[in-house]
Amino acid sequence: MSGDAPARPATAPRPQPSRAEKSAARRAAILKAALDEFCEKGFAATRVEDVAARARVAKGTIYLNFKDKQALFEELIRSTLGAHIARLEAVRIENGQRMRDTIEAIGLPMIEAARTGRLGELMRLMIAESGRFPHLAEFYYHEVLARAMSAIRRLAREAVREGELAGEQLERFPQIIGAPVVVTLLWTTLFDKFAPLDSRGLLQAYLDLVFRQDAPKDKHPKGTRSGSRRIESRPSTVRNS
Amino acid sequence: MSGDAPARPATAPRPQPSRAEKSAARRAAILKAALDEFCEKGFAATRVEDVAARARVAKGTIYLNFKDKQALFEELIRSTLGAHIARLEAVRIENGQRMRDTIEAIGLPMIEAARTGRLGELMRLMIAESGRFPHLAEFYYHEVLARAMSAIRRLAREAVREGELAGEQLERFPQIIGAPVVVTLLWTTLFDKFAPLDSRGLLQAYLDLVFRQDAPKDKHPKGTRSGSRRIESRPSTVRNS
DNA sequence: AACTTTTGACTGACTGGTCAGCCATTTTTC
DNA sequence: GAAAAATGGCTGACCAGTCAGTCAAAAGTT
Repeated sequence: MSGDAPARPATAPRPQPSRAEKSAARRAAILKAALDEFCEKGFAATRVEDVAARARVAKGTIYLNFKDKQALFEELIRSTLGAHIARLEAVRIENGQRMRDTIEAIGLPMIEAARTGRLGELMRLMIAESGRFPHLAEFYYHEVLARAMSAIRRLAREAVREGELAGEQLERFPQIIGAPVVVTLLWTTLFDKFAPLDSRGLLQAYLDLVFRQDAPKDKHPKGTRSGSRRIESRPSTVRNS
Repeated sequence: MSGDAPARPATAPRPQPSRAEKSAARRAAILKAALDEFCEKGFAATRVEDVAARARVAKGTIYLNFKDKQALFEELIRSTLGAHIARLEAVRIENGQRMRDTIEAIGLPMIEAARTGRLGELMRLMIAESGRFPHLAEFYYHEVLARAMSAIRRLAREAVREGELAGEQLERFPQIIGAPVVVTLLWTTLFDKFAPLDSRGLLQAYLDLVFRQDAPKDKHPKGTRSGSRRIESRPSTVRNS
């Protein structure tokens, strides 16, 4: 990381990829190929040879980068999840923003990622294989779920204080917030072919239901500075299909 | 099935199981063993020999009853789901009962079945393998989900009319009702070991949230005969843990 | 700079083991 | 004792992981 390659022409972007560069690129290619293959066939039914072929690499090369098939799989999950965790943590939870909007800002991209990317299938993979890799489930719980749960708890507590929420249900069971996203992700990957689902419609409907603006009960109407944008009253009515 | 065994002593309950009886018993034993094995290891990693051993049967016997491993698997899913469908359809949907109670009557046993039985794992199996057996997903959709969805739709329409529900969200997206159960089932099988979840508490909290008895709006107070038991006001408040 | 030596990433044929499905033989049933 | 059912050893395919050999890039030499 000191001075790059010794004498790079600087005009041509990548004239001679150094050995290290090529190696890193290969490793990435292998992980990408592994993601595709494992998603398609699951752990047991995936052949290391096929991963190699898809990565345009010889089988042996995989064993230079990963101890064995299982290590490849776990590394794959870890790195892919890592990317998603990073994305999630980049979502700024603005103080004073309505909880509903925050949830939407997190949920909609995930729903989208299930259609365009591999998020849904990754989730399916986790569910499918966590029986055989229990510490992956534990890793997932600690790195993702536990954090998400406590973040939701915090949001819910705030929302109750601000009058956006009525009961303490979400604080006690933050899982409830994740439920529609999980179900949508699963539906998309499993049944969408023959029973398409309007995912974002579902999420909207769900949030309309949970964040019903009932008697706003306006506990402390002291011009809460945090409630600056309490306006933005989206219609929130449901047009029937 | 005509006249039982020719001369049964009538005192001993099962002195000579007929050939057909024994055969059926074996088939059942194989399916039971297959359920256990497939749930534990998934389709690809399960060995037919192990299923045979667990069923106290020789490997060849399995091939007398099922064309091959895949047929065994599909038959297993079909028959096990069949049992669950039967259980579900036995739930009488009483006219005039509150939707909340109906949902509870269906959801609680399912949650229980995830802990005591193999419902959660069966679901995991479906999710895991439906990639490789797409027509199983389709079967599941048509035999279970489509029916459930339309039943929920019907309930929701009724509930809106009776004033139990405010919006039409559940009618448009019946999946929303299934979401907490699905998530609970998954959580139970994946994370319960190191992050136990109060499943029924979650379901209660969820229903409290969705069926909030807001302004009862009492559209037609014409002494609705269907609302006979509109009393039964459970506290529905949440004691904080 | 040209030429030589060293390094280690990469390859793919090979091995040892596993397992689905078959079928010749044995056991059970009637 | 004939027919049906059950058995379990066998086979051929398949595949994870290995390793001796190759070669391009890096380091060293003149």
